[in-house]
Amino acid sequence: MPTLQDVAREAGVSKMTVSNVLNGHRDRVSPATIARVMEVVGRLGYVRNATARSLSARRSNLVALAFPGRDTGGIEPLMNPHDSLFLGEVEAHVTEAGLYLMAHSVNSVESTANSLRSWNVDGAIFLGTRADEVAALHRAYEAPMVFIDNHGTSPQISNVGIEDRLGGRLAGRRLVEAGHRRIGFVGPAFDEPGVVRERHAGFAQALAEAGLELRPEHVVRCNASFDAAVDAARQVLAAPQRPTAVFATADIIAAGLLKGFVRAGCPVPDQMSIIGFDDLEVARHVTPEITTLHQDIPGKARAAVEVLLAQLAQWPTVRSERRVLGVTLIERGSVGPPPAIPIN
Amino acid sequence: MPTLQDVAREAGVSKMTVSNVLNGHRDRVSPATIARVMEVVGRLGYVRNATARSLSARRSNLVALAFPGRDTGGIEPLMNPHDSLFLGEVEAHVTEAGLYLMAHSVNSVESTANSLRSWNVDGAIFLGTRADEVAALHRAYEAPMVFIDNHGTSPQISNVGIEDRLGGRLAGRRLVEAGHRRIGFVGPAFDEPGVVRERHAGFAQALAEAGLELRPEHVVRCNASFDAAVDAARQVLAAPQRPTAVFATADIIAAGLLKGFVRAGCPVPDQMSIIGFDDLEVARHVTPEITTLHQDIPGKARAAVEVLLAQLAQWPTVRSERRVLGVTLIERGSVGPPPAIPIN
DNA sequence: CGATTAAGGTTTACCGGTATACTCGGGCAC
DNA sequence: GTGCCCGAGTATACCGGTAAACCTTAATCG
Repeated sequence: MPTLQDVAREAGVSKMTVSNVLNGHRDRVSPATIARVMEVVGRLGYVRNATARSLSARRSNLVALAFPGRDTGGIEPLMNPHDSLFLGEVEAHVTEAGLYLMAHSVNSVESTANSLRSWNVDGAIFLGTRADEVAALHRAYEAPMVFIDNHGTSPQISNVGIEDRLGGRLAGRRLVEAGHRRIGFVGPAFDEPGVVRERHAGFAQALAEAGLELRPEHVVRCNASFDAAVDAARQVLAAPQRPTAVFATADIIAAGLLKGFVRAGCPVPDQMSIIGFDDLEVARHVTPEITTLHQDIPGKARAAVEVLLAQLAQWPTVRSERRVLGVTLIERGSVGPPPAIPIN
Repeated sequence: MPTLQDVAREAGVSKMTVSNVLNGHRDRVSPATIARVMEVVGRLGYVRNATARSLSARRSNLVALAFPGRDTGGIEPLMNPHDSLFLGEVEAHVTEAGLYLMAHSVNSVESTANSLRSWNVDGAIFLGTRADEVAALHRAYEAPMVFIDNHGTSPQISNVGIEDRLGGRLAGRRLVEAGHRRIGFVGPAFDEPGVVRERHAGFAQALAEAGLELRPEHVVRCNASFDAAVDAARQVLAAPQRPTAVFATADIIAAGLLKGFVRAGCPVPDQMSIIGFDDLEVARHVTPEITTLHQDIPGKARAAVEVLLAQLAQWPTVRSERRVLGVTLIERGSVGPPPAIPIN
């Protein structure tokens, strides 16, 4: 592998001149020299050594994308379409900006911070971080960081997310407008701040605005997994004065519920309406297709990288930014009017 | 950030001694010194600088996972569940081995090789690489490489894949045994060597073994996309002497076909049987659930990392390894007997 | 017309580690 | 007693870059 030195020798200049040419410090080198150096670079197939650059320049051009690891979530990392799509988009934009992407699962704040430090990572994007970890991570390593979909974290911490609360509200309103009076909620726990809490809050608000109450027995807890949702469907159906419609906090849950309901002899949308969230592919795979709240995941990825790049440019002036992307209701086939004769 | 030097000073030893302790060269340091150094390391919160290590030791501890980029495939990178699940698994195993993972889309052999070189990457795993690129990449950068799901590449190139041909054969046989005589094939182009070609070959073989022929008009070309498959269903139904069953080379295609068939008033499995491949989640989302060939993606990821680590350990002795994982037929609900009265 | 400045480079000193060679004070065989 | 080896460290020379200061030469300016 040729080094800077080799190029310099071959071009009859000093290392620094080659370095300047390669770094685009054109004002320090004459056009003729630039041309000569570039010719040699091309001829020798010289490639800059990123690790040496990183060491010397105190800038690594590395960006980390961190996602929940096995130890934290329990589910396989990245298995969900949201995170993987997001990762792919981030990679594209990061590469476009001439940076490199390190993929890193977060199993503990400690180990993650050490990795970032070790590689002298320039910045990081965090997916699915718990509220308490956000602050700890932000404290543990001094570099631009952008968190995704966190709610209720310090305004000094950059965040990119969506209108979760509004989404929940639109979902609730849609079901109310379809004529439903007994409406259930299916989703993971929301005792901590987060997207689920927001979606739930918006949803409950919509019901309240319509003079309806969200009864505790109509709130079914269910992780974002298809199988769990299939099971949860039974619970929904078993509730006293069972709901005629449910809002699921994720499409994968909605899809599982759909299967569960149909399997239990409760057709959708005739006997039961479902509204999902995210607008992932699964929403269109099933029949009927699921009415859901669309969120722009590629847009979120783009925004995240934009915010990160902006912070990188200003660093170390920490000007945090919070971006919130809109959501839109996508009408499909899983919402109908309540059944004429309510069951049980 | 404390450096080696800081630790050395604080512990009253030389840099080298600290380095030796940290690298586990216990035979060169007395136990007492080891203890003292470790204490200081802990107290100062010292973290080794990976870039400096990489530069000096000529070993980066970096592994790249490369996947097709936008420019090559057209589809969003990593959007498919297979690749993202694979990536997540690889990350876990790589981390476990004390290495770091760089995620990299491949848009050109050139640029990819330059990235690998630039970071002095120790090894790489390649997903979805075209046959011609495999050789070029292997040539362009000297380091252990493992390719995933490539067929017909040089035996000197390590590869981890599955029994695609057998899978195709099992699929064909299953449909034959169900009594079908007119069986179609739906999948992407297979003029180049690759998984699709293998699956097709196995499938065609199964039909031949049953004395059946795979008629050209029963072969429908369709990319691995749900929407494309919904469309493809029409083509299948429009074929003269239309098939009573189809083999789709991917579950996502099978799911799309299912929707297309049902939408066209051709119920599955009553009027049409479908068999898929991969056993992704989507196969269980839809109704009826899709009978498919299961492949062990986490296992493939584990194998890939194992092979890579083995090569890393032997390097630069290039002993290539090819691993082929089994496939199993998963019976679900999308295959039935042919309709009593064949249509058209 | 001497002093300043600008253009175009070069020199030097690191960045934070690691490999290699070398030192040094015993213990041991002969 | 002496040559030799061994355990436990240290000194030195890089790895491949970059920042910052410095050095020429020629043009600019008061």
